[in-house]
Amino acid sequence: MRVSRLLLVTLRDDPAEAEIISHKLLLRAGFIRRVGSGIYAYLPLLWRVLQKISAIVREEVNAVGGLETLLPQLQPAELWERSGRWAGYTAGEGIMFHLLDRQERAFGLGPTHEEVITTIAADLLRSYRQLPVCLYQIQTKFRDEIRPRFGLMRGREFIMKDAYSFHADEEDLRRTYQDFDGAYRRIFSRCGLRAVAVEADSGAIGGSASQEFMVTAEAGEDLILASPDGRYAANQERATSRAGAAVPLPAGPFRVLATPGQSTIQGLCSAHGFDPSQIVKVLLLVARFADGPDQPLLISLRGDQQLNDVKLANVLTARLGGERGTLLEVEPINPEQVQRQGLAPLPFGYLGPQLEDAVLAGARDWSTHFLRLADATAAELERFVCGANGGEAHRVGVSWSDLGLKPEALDLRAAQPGDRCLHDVSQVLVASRGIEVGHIFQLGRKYSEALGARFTNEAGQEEALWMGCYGIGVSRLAQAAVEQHHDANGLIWPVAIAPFELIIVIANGQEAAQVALAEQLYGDLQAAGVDVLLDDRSERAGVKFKDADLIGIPWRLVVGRGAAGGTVELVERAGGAKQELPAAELAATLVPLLLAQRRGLALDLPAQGEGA
RNA sequence: CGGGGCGUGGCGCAGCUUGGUAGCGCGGGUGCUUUGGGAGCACUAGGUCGCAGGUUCGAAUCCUGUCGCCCCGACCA
Repeated sequence: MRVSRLLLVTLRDDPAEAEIISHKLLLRAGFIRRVGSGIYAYLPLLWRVLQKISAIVREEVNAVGGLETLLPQLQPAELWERSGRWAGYTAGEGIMFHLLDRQERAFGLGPTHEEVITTIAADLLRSYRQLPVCLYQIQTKFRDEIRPRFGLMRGREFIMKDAYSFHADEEDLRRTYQDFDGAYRRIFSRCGLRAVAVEADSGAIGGSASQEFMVTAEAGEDLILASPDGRYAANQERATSRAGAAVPLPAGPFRVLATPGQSTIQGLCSAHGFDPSQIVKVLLLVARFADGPDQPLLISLRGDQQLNDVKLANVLTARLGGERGTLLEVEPINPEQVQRQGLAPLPFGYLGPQLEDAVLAGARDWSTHFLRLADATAAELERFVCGANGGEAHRVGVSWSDLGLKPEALDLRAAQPGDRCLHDVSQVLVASRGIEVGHIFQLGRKYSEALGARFTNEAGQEEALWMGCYGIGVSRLAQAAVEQHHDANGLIWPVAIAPFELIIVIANGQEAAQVALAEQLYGDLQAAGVDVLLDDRSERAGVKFKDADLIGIPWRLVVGRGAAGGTVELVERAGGAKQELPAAELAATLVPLLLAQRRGLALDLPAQGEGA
């Protein structure tokens, strides 16, 4: 390709719309253009990158038995009603774009494809003899994100590879899940990305085990907690840890302590010398479900701990999802809401776990009983300080039995960096940030049961299929690569996913010898299978160098002053190392380097096999 | 949705407080010079100041409404 024909439009200034470096660079270097919030055009340079990533993904997914398909994006609401996800995905803060057709039939624009694929599987799969089967597609997904962000990182329309596997039993599912784990590690390393696998929450997709693949980068939206020994890594929303020991409350009789104006843990501690770990704090929240009344929650946590709302949502779904359907939302209760329910004001700031259900009597649309949950750190306290539920006072030295409560110990707390690990107390969790580029799930039979995807097993009996699903954010991965590979001058694409591997810069387009040699090398390198770009524009050399750096082509060949004598200059974008060499030796020098670089990073895990 | 900010030639911005009919840099076009790290000079084209109302002799500027975008929080590949 010739740059003169590439519609290369680069920007000198950072566009005002971009915040993080990868987004700025993709815009400046002419890879993307914004069309609307969270909606981007993939320009020719980026499209080449996306195709290279897709090709790597295809090879690796095919290698573990995937069959490529293309599924519809326009999906009948009925499918989603059958899986029970229509409400959760469209109502409240649902993320599915949905619409009515001329007959008033409802449709969703596919944010994911479990429903469609499971329906197809139900139709096609009848016998264990057909199993296992794994289908995948590389497809545009639509999600009405609450807040689109950072260019391709969180778009409302984006490209995803999603694969779905079907099995006769759970062990077979586990095998494929493991295969995908390996395939994903190979994919990211072949793309030249440093990625880590972490334990994850399975969120709205559901299912049991799930693992995320994070590209490590400061701009990442996820917090990863990992042990330095490499044996444990998890997304913070899922991470478990050992909380520090509580400071025992000094012995003394039970008393009620006047604490006017001390409605925060901090205020209480600094006024009376308590340690936060001696206090049981109470959070009042309300959970909204698809069916039934809103459920007030009374959550007890040790004063020094933070609530992990993902863990809470999982507990709520497990407890109440059966009867009340999808959990739509959990939000803190504030005084205005209490008033709107027609209830007397609650003693916010002085709440204790013994707050009686009577305070909810007569609520307009709330259930009149609290769902009471306690984190283990709170439940395990022998004696503690808690709110007296009125009178601007706290109780000091109470026990759960004093309060007439027997809290069940749940894990509701957020693990924090610095916490000790469960698997080894000598290990301390360390935080880093990551961009989630892949997520693999063992779905189990959630969708197959809901959608009636059954097969006949070896014993001649019908049973639901076991399923797994496996996603990679292809367009997000492209931007994550930029986040990980750039410098002050622009992008630095890993060779394996670079839009072009090498750019030939004609230093002076008016020197016939330079043009002739460049044209000859351009032809030679194309013939040698190199993805080569020729900058034949009538620009000054400086402009071409700046653009070559900005768009991040990994190798640059300068045909300049030495052209008459048959020498050229080869420059590696990363690091900037230069070498002068005779043009005749170029292919022999470059091609072996490219062959090695096309394989991406070396894999850390030898067990996962070879990267190319 | 809550909080913060911004909409002015293609891009980045100034002008707005204190109303008087729009300016700078980059980019585009033409010509000459230059030619290994975003060249110089000259000429030139290009703007319903997001949109709609209002106040005023007069509105980019003041008021009201509205739309869009960006950032912080809930969502996820």
